[in-house]
Amino acid sequence: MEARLRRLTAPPGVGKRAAVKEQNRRLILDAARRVFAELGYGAATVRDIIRATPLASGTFYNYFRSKEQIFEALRDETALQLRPGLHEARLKAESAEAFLSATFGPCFAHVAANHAGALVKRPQALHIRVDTPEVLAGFEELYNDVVAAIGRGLFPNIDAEYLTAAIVGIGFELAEAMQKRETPNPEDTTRFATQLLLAGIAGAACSQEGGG
Amino acid sequence: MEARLRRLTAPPGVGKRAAVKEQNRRLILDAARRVFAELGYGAATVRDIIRATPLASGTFYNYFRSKEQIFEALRDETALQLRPGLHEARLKAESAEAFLSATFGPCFAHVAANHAGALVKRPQALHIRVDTPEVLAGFEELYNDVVAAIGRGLFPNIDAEYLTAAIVGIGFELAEAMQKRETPNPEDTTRFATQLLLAGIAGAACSQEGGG
Amino acid sequence: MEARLRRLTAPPGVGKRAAVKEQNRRLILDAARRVFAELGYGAATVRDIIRATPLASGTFYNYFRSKEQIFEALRDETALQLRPGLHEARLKAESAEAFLSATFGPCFAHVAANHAGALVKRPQALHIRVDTPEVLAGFEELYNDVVAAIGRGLFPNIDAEYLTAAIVGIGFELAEAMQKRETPNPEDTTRFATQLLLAGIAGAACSQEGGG
Amino acid sequence: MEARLRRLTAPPGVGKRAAVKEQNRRLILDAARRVFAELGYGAATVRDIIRATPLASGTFYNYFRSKEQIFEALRDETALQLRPGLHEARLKAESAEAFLSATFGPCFAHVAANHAGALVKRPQALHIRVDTPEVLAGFEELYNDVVAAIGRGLFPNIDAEYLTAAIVGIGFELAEAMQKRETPNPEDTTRFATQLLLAGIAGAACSQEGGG
DNA sequence: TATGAATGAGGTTTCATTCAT
DNA sequence: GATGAATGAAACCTCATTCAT
Repeated sequence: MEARLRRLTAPPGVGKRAAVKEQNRRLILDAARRVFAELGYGAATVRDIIRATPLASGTFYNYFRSKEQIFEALRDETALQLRPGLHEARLKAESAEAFLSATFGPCFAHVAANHAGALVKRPQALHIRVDTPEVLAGFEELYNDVVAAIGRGLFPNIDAEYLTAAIVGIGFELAEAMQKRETPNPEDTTRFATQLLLAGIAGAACSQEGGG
Repeated sequence: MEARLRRLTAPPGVGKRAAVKEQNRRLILDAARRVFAELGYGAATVRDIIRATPLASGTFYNYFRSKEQIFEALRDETALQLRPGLHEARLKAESAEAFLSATFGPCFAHVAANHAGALVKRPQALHIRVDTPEVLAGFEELYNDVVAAIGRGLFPNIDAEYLTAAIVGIGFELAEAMQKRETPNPEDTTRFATQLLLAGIAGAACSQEGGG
Repeated sequence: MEARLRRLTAPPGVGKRAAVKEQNRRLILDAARRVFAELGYGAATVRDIIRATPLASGTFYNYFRSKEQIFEALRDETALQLRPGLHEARLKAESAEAFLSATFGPCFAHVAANHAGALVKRPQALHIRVDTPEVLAGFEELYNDVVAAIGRGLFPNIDAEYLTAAIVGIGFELAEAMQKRETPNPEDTTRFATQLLLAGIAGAACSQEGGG
Repeated sequence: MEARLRRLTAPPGVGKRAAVKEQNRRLILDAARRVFAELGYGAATVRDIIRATPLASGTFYNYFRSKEQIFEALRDETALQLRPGLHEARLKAESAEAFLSATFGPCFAHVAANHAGALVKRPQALHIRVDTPEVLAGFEELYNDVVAAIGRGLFPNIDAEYLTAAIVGIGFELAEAMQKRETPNPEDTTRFATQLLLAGIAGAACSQEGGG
């Protein structure tokens, strides 16, 4: 009786029901992250995602409207985790080096933490590249921050679109290269990427010598 | 009599039949290239490819066994076009700059020539990234050439895997950024990428000022 | 509370869902039996089977993996219905006549009951013969029982393989002939087959005179 | 010049052209017989048949209109080989035994001669039974001959349809059983079938003892 | 007439999504 | 809300047949 009353009066988001709901949402999101990472968005199926949870197929649709929507939810979630920090750190950056390492550092750390052991298993080729939600998050924001940094004199008057593209490309590809190593080291990878963009090959080489 | 015999035993690759066959193979390959570029490998279907040709559905299977196989055919074809030249030019390179621009130049030129107007049209996100066959071709070879270049003293003692990843990442992402521009300019893009890797942000900025 | 738990954890095979499932399985199996009987195994398609039910195409694959597998399911099902009885009756048989009529009787009765109105409709020829699951079931067992019957002195020292073949051949062909009649009469057919094998043409003729 | 004249004036069915045509027809028919025997009518494809010849796919249709039609052609061809002899011998038969052995003998001999080594290779089951053209040939005629034989007093007043069915069933099944033996012996098989139908099990047993 | 590529209907199967329980 | 079977559109692929050479 008390239980029924509580159920009827408790605010949403509180109580056992809500806890189970949140837990299921988590189960599905985590499964989706793993599946997308392994198969890529195109090849992944909703069935693959459900099979990676203890839930039933229909349950998926109580939480997400479609494969596309869960992909967006993952992206948004990652964005929520990473973007505020990234943006803030880049705003505060007082040097190009700070800007870059504030960008690469959290991203590589996140990849290392969330994709441990997610060995890419795709039929067609070793290096097929599919954007994970992680990378998509904050792509636009990065561009705006780059523009702002140029305005603040952090960067010289460089092509912002191209620099953004270069940062994204290096970030994505180094993340993958890092993951292939036995003991992925986000700090080293961050240092490499930062120095490479900062001072070119010579600088990166120096950094490696100093850092390793 | 000789004529009749020749008609009956004409070697493959000669005659109108062979020409039509070669043309159809081209139609399908080109359609596949467009479709993969637009939808990504995972989302693309064989039907999409056929529908992008004037041919009938069954005809696809006279030429290729599956989506995977046509993907490999595309990759091999691109490899045949690009790789020998890339490899040779990198071997001949007497400076890091030469090495890099010999790598980026032909790739950007090829993308610009073959993907004109291939507007990315993907449902889930703007920037979903799928390796096109172009990028896959010669990825390994690039790594080997980088190692050799380090041996020859062209590059300092840098992490070859990471440098390769950076080159690939920048190449891929800049190619996409270039394609989004109204008048893609492979030369400018090559200069940007080369200078960026060569001398870091400062160098790239200078190059841009000089080039633009 | 108990009721709710039961609903959530109801054992399979109980409840409306399970009943519908069983009913659909029946629908598909019965349709398959009709289709195989009409078209033969080779010409029958999974689509033919689905079209002979009110169900949707995909539903077939919730129950059976392929045409081959549903064929085996049918065969097994028939085997379960017929074989135990056939085997037991043949074991108990104290005369060749009892052995034979215990073999033909249930088979003809089963065919008459299950294939009523299954008009053979095959494109290539009237009499194309395809083993229905019914006939396959217990073919081996019949051979073993024949060997045992010879051992028990029920039959003279006859070629068991050939006798088995003759029993099967007569059974199969008479079943078809019986079905073509307006009012299939399994008892008469059983008597005919039994007498024919027992005493040859003369005996069969007598039996017919007595029976008709 | 002479050749051209001959070609223009030679009656059809004479000359090199006609010879090649006849040879191709033979190639296709023989291939079809093998393929139907191995895969059954339903599973066999025209492609299977062509692949079993050195000819091209289109050529098939210069000789036969369809899979169905070549099946009929095979049946008719067999009929032409077997039926006249069968019919005549049955007409001349002055005893039931003569009638039966004139029926079984040529059939078993034909099967043994034409299906040597055609090991049945069908996916679904060992004993799937598909009418080969051989068996279809003369099915109707047999019935008529049985009716006539009853009229002539060769057989007692037996159910002609059922007796025909029994003869066909035994013939078909024994042919298959015979083929499974290491050294198929049409004579022995004929004797078995004849005696079985003539005098029942006891008679067949005696015959075997005497014959083996 | 022989060839063999093109055709497209139709087969098998998967899968996102719905819906009765 | 959870379940999991049903749905049917649409994917992949085969194959009998046609037709230009």
